[in-house]
Amino acid sequence: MRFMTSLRFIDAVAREKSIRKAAEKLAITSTALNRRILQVEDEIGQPLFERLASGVRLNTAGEIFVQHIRAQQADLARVQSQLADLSGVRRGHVRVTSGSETLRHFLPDVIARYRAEHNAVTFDISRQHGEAAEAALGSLEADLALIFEPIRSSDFQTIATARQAVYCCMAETHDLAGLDVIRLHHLIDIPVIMPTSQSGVRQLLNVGLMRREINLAMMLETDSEEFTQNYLQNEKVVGFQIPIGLAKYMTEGRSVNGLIARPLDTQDIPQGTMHIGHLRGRVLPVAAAKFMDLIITELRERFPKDLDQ
Amino acid sequence: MRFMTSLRFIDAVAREKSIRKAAEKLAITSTALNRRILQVEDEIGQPLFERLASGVRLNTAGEIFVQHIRAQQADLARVQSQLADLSGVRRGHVRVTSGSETLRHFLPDVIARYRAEHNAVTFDISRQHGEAAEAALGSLEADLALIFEPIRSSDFQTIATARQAVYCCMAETHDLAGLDVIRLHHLIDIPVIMPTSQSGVRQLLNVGLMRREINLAMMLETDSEEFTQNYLQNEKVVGFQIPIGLAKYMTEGRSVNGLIARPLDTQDIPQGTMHIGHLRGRVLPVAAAKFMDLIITELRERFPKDLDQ
DNA sequence: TACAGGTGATGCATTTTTTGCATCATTTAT
DNA sequence: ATAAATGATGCAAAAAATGCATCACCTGTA
Repeated sequence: MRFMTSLRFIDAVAREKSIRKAAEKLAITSTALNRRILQVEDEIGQPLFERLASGVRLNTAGEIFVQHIRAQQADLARVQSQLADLSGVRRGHVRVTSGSETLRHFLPDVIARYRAEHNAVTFDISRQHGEAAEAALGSLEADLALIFEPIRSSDFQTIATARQAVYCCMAETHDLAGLDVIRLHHLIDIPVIMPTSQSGVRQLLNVGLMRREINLAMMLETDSEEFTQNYLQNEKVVGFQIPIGLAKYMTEGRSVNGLIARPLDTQDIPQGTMHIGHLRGRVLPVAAAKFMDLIITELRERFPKDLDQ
Repeated sequence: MRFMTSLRFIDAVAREKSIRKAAEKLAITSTALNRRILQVEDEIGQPLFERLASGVRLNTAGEIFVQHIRAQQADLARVQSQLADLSGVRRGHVRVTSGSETLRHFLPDVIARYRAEHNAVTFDISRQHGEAAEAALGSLEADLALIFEPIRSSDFQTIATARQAVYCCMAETHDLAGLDVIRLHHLIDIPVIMPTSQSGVRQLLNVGLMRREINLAMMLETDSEEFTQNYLQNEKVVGFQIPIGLAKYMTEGRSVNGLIARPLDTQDIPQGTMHIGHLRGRVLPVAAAKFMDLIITELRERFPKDLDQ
């Protein structure tokens, strides 16, 4: 897209905060890039960047203008996706941001299902917790977000929500594996792996622990689902997860890879909510909109009783 | 704005429906223009225009793309206006579309008042009736619309409304000039000038005439306020107008330029509504937004009891 | 305090892109 | 049939963008 070049360049400089660094990434010389920026600033009638010794930084005008550039890029992507759609093939690029819960099973499943039908669509998956995910929508770096628990910004437009209880995850040989429902007091003196405090699961746990005045034997804190799941196979410890983060059928009590999941009693730990949505006021590209539809379809199939639209 | 050139050109071709004609308007050769279009079509990956013997016409993809271009231009205008605003001077360009009612007194007054404070702002006033005005908002050819009576499109976002009764307008020597309020039956056998049927005033009149089963002696039909007002000074005929179209103080019974206005009884002719608004979902440029504020201020001063926001 | 290593800006030659002219192939109206 | 439109294309000239070398400036460090 030739007509986007200058704008793309400005966006790159804004991100790199340095003309030389941006030039390197864009595979042109800093001179050429510098001149393009000077030219646009000249046309706009005022500078967009402050020149510092260590590089450049957007000034107020620049902030406004770059916001326009990103909106413009997003809209162009939407248009291209729409054009591809009417020429038969569904092309496009979908950028999803999500907490770690969905990355292990849910998103891979949905994306595979989507690409089975539309293999010209590509994806960008970025793992970010709540606030950062909302920011990514705001700066148009992502089209969709899946956020477990609290939504801070009023710019987030929720399209669907799914209630999710917290489950304990452990080896099927674990002492607690025989219980159908686990109460918090069962966990006293049992070593547990906790998600980090940005995670929605952790926040729900904190609420319950606070209320019941229980301290768990936290042996390890991590933001890695993968580490947790793998570790559970090695030692008799308990991890926490929500249904969307579990392999299919695990919520029904079946064991998968030697692991088993048991729900925490909702009297102890309240259910949380998974929010699926996008930036308020945005018209999504066809590909992204259809992908969101599929996410909701998948959620409806997995959690028919807990989905709200 | 160099980076807008190709897009501007495509928009021009779409409007002219001919590359050669557009090239002439743009003051370049048809070759250059033709090549730019071919280049963009190549980048997009599909043609935007159908080639006819008589010129070109947008195809479906083109329609979508041109809509994007116009949205993009409108947003750029908003950004520029915002940038100018933060650099102190209020620059900008405001495009208003309105029925003829407001063109004689109201809009000239408001614009003069606005430009007294912000003389770097320029204006575009286009006279269009209801449906056409709404279309102009939709195609981003206008920022604001003042529409008297019915709003058809749900894309029109009303910001304020003012109730307006229909007045009879006549020479102060006219037989009916003595009446404080005019009933429809007073007008029987009196020659009248009617607005054309697209006009909101005419539609209100039609409703009343239909209900009372009265036929007026229509001597002339015109969409020109100017003609009507001038003609009333020459012959003892009656014209129709709403307060916003009248000179100040005429609604209080004073005569201006030998003309006088008397309200039609609202039992005969219902009051109409003047709508002020813009395209739903648009963020207006600063200049346009401020101008709309001033319109509403002026309306509040003139019709304190009849304004709704 | 001097200096090394970073930044963005600028003059000039080179390369790339855009433009204009002349012309072609078609289609439409006379 | 013919004249007058239309958009497309090869080729040379004009304009714009780029890269190189270098400048002026700031900042942290020895």
